[in-house]
Amino acid sequence: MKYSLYFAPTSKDVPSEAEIISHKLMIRSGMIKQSSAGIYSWLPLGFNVLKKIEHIVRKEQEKAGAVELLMPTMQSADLWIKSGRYDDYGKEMLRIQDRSSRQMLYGPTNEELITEIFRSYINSYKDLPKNLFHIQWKFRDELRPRFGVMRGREFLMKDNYSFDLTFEEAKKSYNNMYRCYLKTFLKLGLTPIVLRAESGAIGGNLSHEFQILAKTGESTLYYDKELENIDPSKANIEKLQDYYAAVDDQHNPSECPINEKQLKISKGIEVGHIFYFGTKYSEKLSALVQTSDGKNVPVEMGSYGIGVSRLVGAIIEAFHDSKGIIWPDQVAPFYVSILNLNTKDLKCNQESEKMYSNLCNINIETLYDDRDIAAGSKFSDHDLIGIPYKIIIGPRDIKEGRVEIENRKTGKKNKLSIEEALNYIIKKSKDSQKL
RNA sequence: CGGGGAGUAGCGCAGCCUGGUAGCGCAUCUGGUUUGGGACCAGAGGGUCGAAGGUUCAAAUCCUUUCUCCCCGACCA
Repeated sequence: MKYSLYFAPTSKDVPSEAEIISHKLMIRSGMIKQSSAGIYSWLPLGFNVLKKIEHIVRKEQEKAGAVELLMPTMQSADLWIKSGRYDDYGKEMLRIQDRSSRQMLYGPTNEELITEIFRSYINSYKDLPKNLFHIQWKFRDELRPRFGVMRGREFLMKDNYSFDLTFEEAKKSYNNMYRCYLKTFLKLGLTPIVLRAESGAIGGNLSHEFQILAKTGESTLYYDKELENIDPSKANIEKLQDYYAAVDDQHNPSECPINEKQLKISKGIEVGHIFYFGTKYSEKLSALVQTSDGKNVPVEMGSYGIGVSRLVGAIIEAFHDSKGIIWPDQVAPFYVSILNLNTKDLKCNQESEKMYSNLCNINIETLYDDRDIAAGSKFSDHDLIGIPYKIIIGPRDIKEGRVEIENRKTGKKNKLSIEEALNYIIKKSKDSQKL
C-alpha cells in the first residue's frame, strides 16, 4: 500500500478524553474514531489489526474442532423470556421495538440463540459432541464504558458453545477450550495467566478467566511464575489448573500455597472467559438429546468468550514504548515500511518503487511511504503505527547502493545492500510465519 | 447509578469572575526554500461559542432547563 493512497490519519495531539495509553495510541495512529460513548468506527489501520486478530482466533478455534457460523446481532426477546434472562440481564441489554411493536434486543451474548439452533436440528447422542462458534458484534450498555475499545459498549467477541451428553464429556470440551485459549493468546504474542472465576450472569459452576500480562493492566495478578512458561500443546490441563493464580482481592498472603520465590506479581488484562454451565439453558429451552437407552436428556453446555476488539487495546497495552505501538509480527497491520526519505530524488524514487514491487510480488504486506513530507515525520509516523521493520531509503546511502533496515522493537539499524535488505525481510517474514 | 469535571475553528486551550470587535498554538490551504528523526519564510481560509429559553440597548460571558463527553467508584469480553 502506498501511504499517499492510504487513510491513516495520524496526529501528534490526542483528544483530552483518552486516558490510557492504548486508547491514546489508537487515536493518534488513526486506528479508531469514537462515534459515541463506547462505540467506535474502525479506520483502515485499526480494522486491519482487528481482522488479523480475528483470523488467529478463528484458526485456533478451527484447530480445536469448533465450527463457525454466524448468528444475528438483533434477537427477538422471546427466547430470552423463556430462559428467564430477559428480566435478569437488566439495563445492560439494549431493548428495541420493531415496527410492529415486537420486543427485540441487540444481543449481548448468544446462549439462547445457539441453544435454539441446536435444539432445532440435533436430537441424538450420536450427533454429539458439537462445538459451534461465531465472531460477531455484541452490545452491552455498560454503566460506564471506558478505556477506548477495551471496554466499549459495542464490541467484537468470539463466542463458542459446546454441547455434550454427559458431564465428563462436557468437561473434556471445557478443557479442550482451555487449551485452545492458551494457544490462541500465545499465538498473538501474549502471555496468558488463567484464574478461577465466578461465573456471574452466565451461570454455572466451572469457570476460568484468561488474563494477559501488560504492565499497564487493570488487575493485579499473583501467580506461580511457572505459568509464564507453559506449553499448552504438551501440558496436562487438569494439572495446569492446580497452579496458583489469583487477582489481588482473592489473594491472601497468609494462605498462599506457594513460596515467595515462586510467586510472581504482575498486572493483567482480562481477554477471555470460559464457563461450564451444564443444563441451565438446555432445560429451559428444551434442548434435549436422546441417549442410547432411549431417554431424552438436556444437553450439557459450556460457553467460551474472547474479546476480539478488546485484544487490540490489550496488545497495545502489552507492547508499546514512548514512540508508539510495537506490534507483534502476527498482528501488525503491515509487516514492513519503506521510507522514501526524499521523494524529489530520482534514485530514491526508483529504488523505493522497485523495493515496493518486489515485496508486493512475494505477498509481504508493505506500507510504502511515498509522501512528500519531511523525513522526520515519516520516522515518527511509522514508529507510532508500530510496523515491525522499516526499510529506509535515503539519498545519502542509496548513492552507494545501500539502504538501512530498522527493527521497531529493538531500534537496531543495519546498513545493507538493496538485495541483502530484501532477503533479510523475506527471511524474517518466513521466520515469523512459523510462530 | 453515586461523586467530580468539561463542552469556544479539525485537535489542544485562553477569554467568562467584572456583559460591548471571538483569540492563541498545532493542523489545513497557496507560493517559495527544504527533506537521515515530527522543517523554515511569507500569505490565506476556517466559528450559528453544545442546544433551547430567559434577563439586558447589548450575552461565549449572567439566570433556568436540557443534551453530550470525560474522570473516580460498584459491574463486565
